[in-house]
Amino acid sequence: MYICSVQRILDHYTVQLDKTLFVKDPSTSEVGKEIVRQSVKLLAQEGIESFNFKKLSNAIASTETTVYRYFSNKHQLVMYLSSWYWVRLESRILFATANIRDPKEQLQKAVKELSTRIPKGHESPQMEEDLLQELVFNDSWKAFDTNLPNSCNPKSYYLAYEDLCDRLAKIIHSCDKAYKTPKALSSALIDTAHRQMFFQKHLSHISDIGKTNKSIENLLLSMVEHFIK
Amino acid sequence: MYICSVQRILDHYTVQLDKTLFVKDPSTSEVGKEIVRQSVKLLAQEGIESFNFKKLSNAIASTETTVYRYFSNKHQLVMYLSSWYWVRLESRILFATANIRDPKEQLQKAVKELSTRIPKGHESPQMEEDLLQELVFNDSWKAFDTNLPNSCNPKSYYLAYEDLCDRLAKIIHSCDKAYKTPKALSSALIDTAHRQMFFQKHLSHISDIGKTNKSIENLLLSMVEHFIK
DNA sequence: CCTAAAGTGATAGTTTTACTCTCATTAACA
DNA sequence: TGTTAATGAGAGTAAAACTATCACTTTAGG
Repeated sequence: MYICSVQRILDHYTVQLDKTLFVKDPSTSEVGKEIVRQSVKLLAQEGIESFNFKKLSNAIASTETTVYRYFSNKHQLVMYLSSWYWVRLESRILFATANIRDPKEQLQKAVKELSTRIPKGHESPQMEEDLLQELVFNDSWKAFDTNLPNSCNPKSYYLAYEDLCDRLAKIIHSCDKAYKTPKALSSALIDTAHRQMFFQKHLSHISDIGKTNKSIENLLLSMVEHFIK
Repeated sequence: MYICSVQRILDHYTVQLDKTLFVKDPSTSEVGKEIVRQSVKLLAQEGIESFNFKKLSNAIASTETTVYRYFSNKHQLVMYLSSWYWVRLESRILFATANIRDPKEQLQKAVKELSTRIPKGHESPQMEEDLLQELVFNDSWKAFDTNLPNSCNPKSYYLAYEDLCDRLAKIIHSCDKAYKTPKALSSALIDTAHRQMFFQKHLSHISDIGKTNKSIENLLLSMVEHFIK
């Protein structure tokens, strides 16, 4: 599988995220890594609402105190995890479009990546990525509190997401240099892909998309039809 | 203003929502109406995270007990309010497309409605609708808990949203009978519109959309270009 | 006009979550 | 060997979420 070979290469790197996304970088210790790994599992299982640091500290056979040393609250933890996901997704797109000259083909490849559901049980050394993806579908938007003071809830929370948008936007721009809002269209593509995956799982009756990734891919393609034909 | 004349007509009707969206229908009593009115205000001001029933009961000069008689928790309340919003939006689209034969023109009108920001201070007898819209942008997705048992968090929570999608989907279908997933595209349009409004307000640097509604409208139009040209 | 029923308000109390503080223990390293 | 950093254990606080009880008021029906 294509996704696997990309994965194996990426596994050699540690994803480095903005300092505002944690108190103490979890990638620098064993407990930290265990916190990340287990929180993905728990969050994907029971959702952000019923998840708490008590359950998490049980899962890692440690205490709340320890968890609080890495993340100041569960919102920050979820923002950390989603950022991690956006970085990964960007990498996947980067690989998928590498060495391809035609921007139209690049866009098609990127769209394919966006609509790819990470296969069950797919693990990286850091965490179970399919569960992370699930978590992003369900809860990533819930963690962003617009009414916190800017110091606690900074723009950096969205840095990784923005990078991803930029990457896509560049491709769209090379397809059509006259198009005015490639970044906005990029986030529309990303959000649509993820939201349809959410619908597929939890509210299938709300959408006429089937169970396959292909139909999501087709939806995205119809949104960028103008650029690729 | 167009929106005003539609508004005045709609004001004569009470929006009737599904029974699962409340414990006791707030539209049947004065306190209930006050709960709705003040909760929109508070929620738009401080967001779902710092909002609670204690603050709300203060605002309506009553007690928590009373609030709990109408809504079992703040999630249910937010779902009620957002459903109210989706119903209103659907009505606006319905009016905007009434008596128009050409489906392409209908789609254009609908897209225009989707990208309309309700003007400041715009009030209906029930609540300040501009604040409600703000609340939907910021918090509506946070209230849906995927991990609650189906009995507490039923599909009916999404009924109004689904009706709206259906309405749009019908228009898209009449533009292109061969198009496979009009419902999915509809929700993509709705979500994109609202998300870009959110970005405009809270994370303007993340998008290349300007401050005007026109640019959101153009984004949506580019997403349905195939159908209207 | 009286009474029953329904709706509301005041008060108090429970449970859970989120988060903090302190201190003892261990590991690491110089 | 002594110092420092990281962790673990435990207790404790504050607020939020929710429940229960009872008394008061309004209103609809007879």
